[in-house]
Parts: sequence; C-alpha cells; structure tokens
Amino acid sequence: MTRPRRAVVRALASRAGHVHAEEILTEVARIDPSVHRASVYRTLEALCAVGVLQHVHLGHGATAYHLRLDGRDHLHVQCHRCTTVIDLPVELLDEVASWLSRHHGFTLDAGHVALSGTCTRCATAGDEDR
Amino acid sequence: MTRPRRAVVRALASRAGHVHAEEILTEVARIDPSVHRASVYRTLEALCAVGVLQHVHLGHGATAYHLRLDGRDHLHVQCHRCTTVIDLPVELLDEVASWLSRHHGFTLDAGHVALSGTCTRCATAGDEDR
DNA sequence: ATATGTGCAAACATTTTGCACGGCT
DNA sequence: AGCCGTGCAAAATGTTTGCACATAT
Repeated sequence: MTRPRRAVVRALASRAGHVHAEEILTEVARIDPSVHRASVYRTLEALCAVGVLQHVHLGHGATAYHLRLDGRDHLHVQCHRCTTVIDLPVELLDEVASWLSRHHGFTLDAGHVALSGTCTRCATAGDEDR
Repeated sequence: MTRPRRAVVRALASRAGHVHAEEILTEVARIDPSVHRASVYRTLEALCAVGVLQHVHLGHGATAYHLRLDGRDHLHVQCHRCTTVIDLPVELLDEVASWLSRHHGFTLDAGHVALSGTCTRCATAGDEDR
C-alpha cells in the first residue's frame, strides 16, 4: 500500500456512494498534494480491475466511481438538470436484462451507465435556479 | 438552410439510426470540406433543440445522434466490447420509468443514454479478436 | 437592416502515455 | 538485480467559445 493509493482510498471513503472522478482528484490533492493526477487514475483503474470499485458513466461524459465492498452492483439514475445521482437496486432492471438476453443474446451490465431523467425538484422548479 | 446545415443533414441521413459525432464530422468533411467542425456541432445542437434529433450518450464518452423524424424516442444498448449499438423500443423501460416516477418522482428519459452490456458475439468470442 | 450563421484559432476539460527515477524484495 | 509504482510533462481526445466576417430574410 503506497502513498498515492492510500490517499485515493481515503478519498473514495470520504463520500458515501458514487464519487465523480473530479471530486476524487480534488480530495486526493487535499489529502496529499504530492500525489499526481496520473497516479490517481492508475490507482482507480487498478481498483476496478481488482473488483472493489465500479466505474459508472454519467451521461455528460463525466465518470464516477462507486465502491462495491460487498461485491454487488448498484444502479444509478442521474438528473440531467442538477446532476444529482440516485442509487438503486440492480433488480430494477432484471426484467429488462432477461428480455435483452432472450431476444438479443445481450448480457446487460446495468450498473455501468447511469440512466438519465429529471428529478422531482427540477421538474417542479422553473428556470429560476439554473 | 445554409451550406453547413445541408451537409450535416445529408451526413445524418447517410446512415440509418444512430451516428457517432465523429462519423458525422468525417462525413461532413467528405461532403463539403469547407464546413468547419464547430459549425457541425452548432448545427447538431440546433437540430436537437428543434427536436428532430436526439443525442445519445454512449458509455465511453462518445456522443451519438439519432434522427427522430417521427417524434418518437428510441432506446439504445451498447456492447462495451465491440461498441455496437442496438436500437430498441422505448416501451422496454416503461415499467422502470413508472417505478421511478412512483418511488422517486423521477421522470425517466430513457433514450438519453445507452445501456451497456455485452453482445452475443463478444460473449462467445474469446480474447482473440480484441 | 438586422438577426443569425459561419470559419478560424484557440481554449477547454478530461484522461492517457512515454519516460526516467524511486523504492522494495 | 528486477519489478512495480510514481511524478512529470506532454499528447490525445472531444467539444466549446470569442471574435470578426458573411449570409439569409
């Protein structure tokens, strides 16, 4: 366990659930400014390879990461207006997954991308606080 | 209808279904090399605003576009290995949409991001043709 | 005439890469 | 000695922006 890796893990732990790559970068810089961006990315990749971390694509090109210490996937849904992400159980897409499997032989990786939509607050809110 | 816009529309029409932003750029360059990248992006944005075009986020940061001349959304599922995209009817996520609406007041925009997974070919194939 | 669209270059944001160096085993 | 991880700088990628000029209506 090296210095940069410790910092990355601490940064991941500092927030529950998903963390934007950008937030990790910032948090690591705060914890240990000597750690380079590239090392952060390399560490994240390594953690994903090992399986304790899941990376999630949020619609707008941003990438987020999600610890999965229990080995289970999560589902994500993001509001495209306020960018808030809601975590959901994978089971929600089980039916869709089996449909895809039956009709297209396609294996769904439900947690890999976040679904998109609009949350209550943003649907209710007008244009005022954009 | 200006020169760049004509070129963009022709590029979009040249392929059925979804088109990667990159493919549009290339195709437009072939049709009319005098058209600048920035104009292509601006035109795509304008078409989306008007509603005849839908932009879709494919997991790996790439953006694609999909004509919706009939005003209906499509669903997309992408194989993260070979990047192939399958188009599907929106209805597939209707149940999920209403669940989200009921439990989180969340309005799903099913077509906005492509679901991710592995297609038959890639699941069957070993590592040979990566 | 006025509003809109355009080419250009440059900025931008994010992630990846080649490289030489460092420490541990 | 050998391997892996590191910092650094630079490249790669994909998209956006400020600006002055051109074009459409």
